[in-house]
Amino acid sequence: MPEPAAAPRRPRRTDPERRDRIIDACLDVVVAAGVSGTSHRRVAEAADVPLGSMTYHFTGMDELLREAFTRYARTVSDRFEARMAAAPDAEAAKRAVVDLITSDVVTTRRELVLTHELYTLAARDPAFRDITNAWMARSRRALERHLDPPTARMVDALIEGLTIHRALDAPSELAAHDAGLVADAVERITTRPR
Amino acid sequence: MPEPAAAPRRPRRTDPERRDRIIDACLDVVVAAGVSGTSHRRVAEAADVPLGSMTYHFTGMDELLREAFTRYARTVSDRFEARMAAAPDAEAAKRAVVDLITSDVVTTRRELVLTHELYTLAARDPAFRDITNAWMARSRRALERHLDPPTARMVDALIEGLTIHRALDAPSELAAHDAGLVADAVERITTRPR
Amino acid sequence: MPEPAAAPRRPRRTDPERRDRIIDACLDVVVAAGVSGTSHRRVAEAADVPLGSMTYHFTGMDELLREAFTRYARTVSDRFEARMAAAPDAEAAKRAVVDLITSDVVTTRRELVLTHELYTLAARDPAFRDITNAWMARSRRALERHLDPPTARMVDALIEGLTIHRALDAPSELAAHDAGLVADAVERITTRPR
Amino acid sequence: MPEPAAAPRRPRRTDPERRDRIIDACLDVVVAAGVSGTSHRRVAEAADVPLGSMTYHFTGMDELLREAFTRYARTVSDRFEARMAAAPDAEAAKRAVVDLITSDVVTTRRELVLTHELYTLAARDPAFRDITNAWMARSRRALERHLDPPTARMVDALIEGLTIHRALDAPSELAAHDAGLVADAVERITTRPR
DNA sequence: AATGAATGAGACTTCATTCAT
DNA sequence: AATGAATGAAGTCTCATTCAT
Repeated sequence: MPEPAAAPRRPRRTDPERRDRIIDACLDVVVAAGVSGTSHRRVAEAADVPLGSMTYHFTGMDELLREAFTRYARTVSDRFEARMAAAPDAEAAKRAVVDLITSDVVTTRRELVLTHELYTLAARDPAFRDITNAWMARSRRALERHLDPPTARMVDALIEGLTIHRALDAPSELAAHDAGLVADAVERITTRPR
Repeated sequence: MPEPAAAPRRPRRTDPERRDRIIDACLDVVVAAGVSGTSHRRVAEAADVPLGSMTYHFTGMDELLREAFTRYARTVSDRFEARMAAAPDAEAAKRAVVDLITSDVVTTRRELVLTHELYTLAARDPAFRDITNAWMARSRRALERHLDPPTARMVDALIEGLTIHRALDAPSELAAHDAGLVADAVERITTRPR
Repeated sequence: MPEPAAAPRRPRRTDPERRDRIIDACLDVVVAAGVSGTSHRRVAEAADVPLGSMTYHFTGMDELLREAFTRYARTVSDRFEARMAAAPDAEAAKRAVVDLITSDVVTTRRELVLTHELYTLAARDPAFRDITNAWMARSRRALERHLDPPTARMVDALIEGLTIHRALDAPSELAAHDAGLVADAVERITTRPR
Repeated sequence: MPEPAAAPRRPRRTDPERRDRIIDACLDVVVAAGVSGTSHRRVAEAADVPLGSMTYHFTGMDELLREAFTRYARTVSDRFEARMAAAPDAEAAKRAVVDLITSDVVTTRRELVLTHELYTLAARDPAFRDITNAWMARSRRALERHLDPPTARMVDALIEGLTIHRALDAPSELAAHDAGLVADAVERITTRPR
């Protein structure tokens, strides 16, 4: 007489993409619950991986978060770089910047949350500041395809500020949400006063 | 018959400032350990208050954090408003803005950490977004003493972006850290192109 | 319709002897499983106390073990002191010593195990060495009721050695297990050679 | 087509002394962390051996510990035997015993810890008691080169007791630490009263 | 009104062991 | 013959919250 439907015993030995899967799951959990609510347990569950796998693949939450945010920063950075590379000249680049801010690509809840979680970690921990450093450096380099270095820096900062205020300020008739205002701001910051 | 030399029993009954003390202690703990590391226990210890007091005075961590960040935002906002009020004209206001960004007042580790912790909460939770909304509205109103509304918005965003990049970008020879660059950026953003 | 036999909800609030109970249970667990096998879980179960109680009452396993062995050492020490106090003169004291070693009081599995676990901890950790120091000091003082100090020390050491060999050496016809041999040894160690 | 500059892959195949190395590493770990803190992982690391080797070479921790302590007991036993064999007569043997106790050879932290860890295991587990049995038997046999069997037993026990008290008692002016006291004790225990 | 005691849930980690290679 | 990958069990500890006082 066979045992009554023995538990389906997950086989799943040697799963080479497991590490990757965990990192992705980690970002999902951070979006859903915040770094503060991100635990080995929750990530393991999201990645459909046994709890013990967590500390087998990563030294601890810190390493996991570091890898996760490194991947996130690279993804966003890649997209920005591609966008700038696609612009034929400075005017096109400026239009792309305006578009980036006003289209809701950057303002996805996901991006919003992940970016700020990363900044919060970076504000406290130099290891995460390395990530933001690299990210910002790439942004500037991308802008420098079309703009002189000081202007590139200014534009980069303006993007940052407008994006944040677009997300964390209340909407109003004359808002950072207004495409016209964003375009004007970009125009001004890229114009050297006589 | 007297009690046998009873230990001097902490009196501290009826301590009207206890709630306040807890709120301040909460901010200290957030700076030291992050929202993620902020627990009733730690705050109670920092405020030198019994653990039971926590849930007596506050519904839970959420309420406590909300009050703490409300207080924090108001403090920073007050300072900014005073600064703007003190400026006699637009030129002075612009100089004050530059000074604010380049002097390290806003870039204290404490302010840096608290601001980003707040933004992170706001990115996820509308209750905290109310706090950032109010903060940003006050900033704009303060700037509107000297600048037209759209320009005020732009300047406000620029301050945000420059401050963040000043803190989270790597320092370099041509940096957001450079006072000249900051002054130029403010000059540009406040200048309407012909 | 009443809920079906709701779980019997242990009430047991405010249990003043709980700490004591835990300490006793800890000794039981050490006897059964060794310090190495002594965990919060097992002690909690043995004391019929929720797991969370463990770290509420004790900083950690170390504090618990320290208190447990302090209690154990005191218990054994009390018994020895009483024994010595009961002896009217040196001859009686010597007989009592022989009796102590050869009767199996000290050689209970429980005492054997606890004593060596304590010695092992003391060999590594000064905090536990304080416990053995105090224990041995009391033993000597008790022996000094009837013997001069150097002799007291010698007897104390002899008791130690005979007890251990009685327990950890193989039994044989001419053993430390032999009451005659023990008596002779005590006689010799207390006799100053001409 | 050659592999692209493959990293120099540790060779270390067929390593005949690996078992030995593990056993030695095990003793080191026990000294450093106690039996309680000795894990496959830690021993593997100390021996610079892959974790999988542990359970390949040994059934489990128990077997490993048994082999490790067997080796340890033999080492100490060898030394004692050599010492006794070197003594030309009973008087020399007695001097050697005194020297052994008072010189700090036996009281090394390493020996102290290992001996007590072994005794603790032996107090609970017959398999380890076999090791202490053999050890003590060899000690007695070595002493019987110069002393009659009962005296040999007594001296053996005295060595044990004095060594322990030397290590675990607090030092004082009239201590087991005193060479004179040790010499007197040995003299007494080897002297048959009239 | 206020708090010390208590607790169940869940955090991170370490572990011995299994197994595919 | 040997080992890296994997995992479930169990370890210690922290936590928010409840409750009797």
